[in-house]
Amino acid sequence: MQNSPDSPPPTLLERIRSKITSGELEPGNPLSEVSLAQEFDVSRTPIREVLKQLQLEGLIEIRPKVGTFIREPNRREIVELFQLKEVLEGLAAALMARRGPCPELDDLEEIVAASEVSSNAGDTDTYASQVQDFHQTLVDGADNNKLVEQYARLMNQLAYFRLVRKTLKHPGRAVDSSREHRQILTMIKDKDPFGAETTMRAHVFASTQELLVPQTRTTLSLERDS
Amino acid sequence: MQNSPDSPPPTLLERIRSKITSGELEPGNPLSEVSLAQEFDVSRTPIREVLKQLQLEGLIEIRPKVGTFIREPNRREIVELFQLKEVLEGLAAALMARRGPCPELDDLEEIVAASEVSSNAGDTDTYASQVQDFHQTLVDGADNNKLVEQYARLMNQLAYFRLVRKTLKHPGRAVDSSREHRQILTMIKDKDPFGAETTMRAHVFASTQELLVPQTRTTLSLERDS
DNA sequence: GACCCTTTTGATGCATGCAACATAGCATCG
DNA sequence: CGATGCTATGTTGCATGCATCAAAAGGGTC
Repeated sequence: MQNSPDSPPPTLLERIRSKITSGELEPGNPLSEVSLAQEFDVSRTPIREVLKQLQLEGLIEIRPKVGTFIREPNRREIVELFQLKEVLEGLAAALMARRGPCPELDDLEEIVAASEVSSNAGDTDTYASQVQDFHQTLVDGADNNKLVEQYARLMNQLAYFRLVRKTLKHPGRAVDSSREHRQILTMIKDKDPFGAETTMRAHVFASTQELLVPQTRTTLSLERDS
Repeated sequence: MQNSPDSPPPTLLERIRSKITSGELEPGNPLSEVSLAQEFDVSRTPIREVLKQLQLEGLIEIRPKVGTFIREPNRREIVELFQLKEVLEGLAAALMARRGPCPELDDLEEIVAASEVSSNAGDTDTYASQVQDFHQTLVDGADNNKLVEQYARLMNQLAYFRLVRKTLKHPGRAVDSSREHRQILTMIKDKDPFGAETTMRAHVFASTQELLVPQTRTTLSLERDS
């Protein structure tokens, strides 16, 4: 959905990154340069460049002279990333409200309408992907490329795919979430940046709570990290 | 000031990056791999890895088979980055207010007190560095490592050094700025996250305006930006 | 004199080989 | 039997050489 206009051949970086973010590789799994080189039929050199960049993105950890491992963010990092997610998406909502009519606004309208159907029908799988679309479209609609980049990096680090599946299992959460989406959309259309930002942040915060609570009892215990 | 506790030998990445962010190299200047390799007495391979990462950070542009060039953000990108700066520093202020007493809070107190002196004395050079300290200390004090990382990347992209020198030339801006710093510090100590965030964002926005307005006509002509 | 084609040059892109090091397994010794 | 040192192996770190390609320089023609 995000590369519908043009799909240039995916970069080696993107291909390897998607192997990680898609969950194809388990966290902690070692990533050998030679095996990756063989798999993608290239030399070790371009593989190394990619791995260095993925380390910079926080997806993997290169232990010198030992090996490369898929990194799993600990609980503290997840909380930190969600704090960032909250303000970034809040900024996106505010910017979009200030911007006024744009193609992404129409897309949002469609997504919200469709997600209301699926959430009421209890189709959580469909709704989950529509949630992704909603947030991504909103960020795109902010018309701020640097925001888009930072947001993409953040979502990659979260390996968001791995988390969302859990968050919507809660009965009633999908319906609440859908209602919040509708509120945000209305405020954007009303050109209310402050309201849109505030509501968006509350929405992200609520979703975060839903996502973090079931894993441990205490919400933000920030236990020992590293 | 940022590596007072421990200064491990700066990595190649940091050394090359600082060559760019320090202004030692002009934007548009070509960066040859071989010349860098000779300068740092290493092979082209590690240089290439560093350049790839700097490209990911947005500092340079690698035109395949042509060369590597220092990238200057155009006006639109600068605006985008400052929008991000606003919400990130706002978040930092809010988190610090929620956090309560911490070493960074004491540091802030000292910085603000010292900067009030220099701003009233009209010592803009000293005040400029204290402004840097204020913002950096605030971000550090938020106790969110991911925020620190994103903020560092953002400031690198802005090549902030190159901009700040201009912003404080405006008569009276330093005094206003100093007063805003004091307000923010008070709200943090009062544990008022919302007030601290709001004031911080207003402060960043005001500084941004000061910085962007005067250079409209001459500095950034916004030539074709590829 | 202007334009186009060819050549040359200089840069990156990648493959490969060797060196350095961390780790695990094993033999040896107390 | 446990601890310790040694060796084997697998990994990354880096240097170097060749292939590839883009852009500029040069020569020829109209």
